[in-house]
Amino acid sequence: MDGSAQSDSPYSAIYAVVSQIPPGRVCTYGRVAALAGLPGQARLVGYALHALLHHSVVPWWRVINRAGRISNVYAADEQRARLQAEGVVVDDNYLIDLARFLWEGDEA
DNA sequence: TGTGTGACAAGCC
DNA sequence: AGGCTTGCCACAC
Repeated sequence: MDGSAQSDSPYSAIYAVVSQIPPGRVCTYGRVAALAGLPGQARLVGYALHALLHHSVVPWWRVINRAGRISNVYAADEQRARLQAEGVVVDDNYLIDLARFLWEGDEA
């Protein structure tokens, strides 16, 4: 990932990790943060992904919270639709089965 | 320059 | 099982 994914932003590492999430899979903020070199700083991931809404070049919709639920209050409906389009089963309450679609970033 | 908030996580009750 | 509290870092006012 040298010149890909807007390296002009301080969240380039986060963008890279999110971009590595395979289709039909989801990842938690904490997991992405750890893979990006920011263990525990899950909030930064959420903040970075928020900025992506203005650029939309990274599968931000594949990132959900630890409870397996979509915390996005800005585009929860859109995110759910995108995940379902990817083959991810999203509950009517924006809840996702982590036991089946959780991507730990180590397997695959 | 300092305070407050945020698409969260982990711990405790 | 669910709900409350604390800690983390970056950004807006």
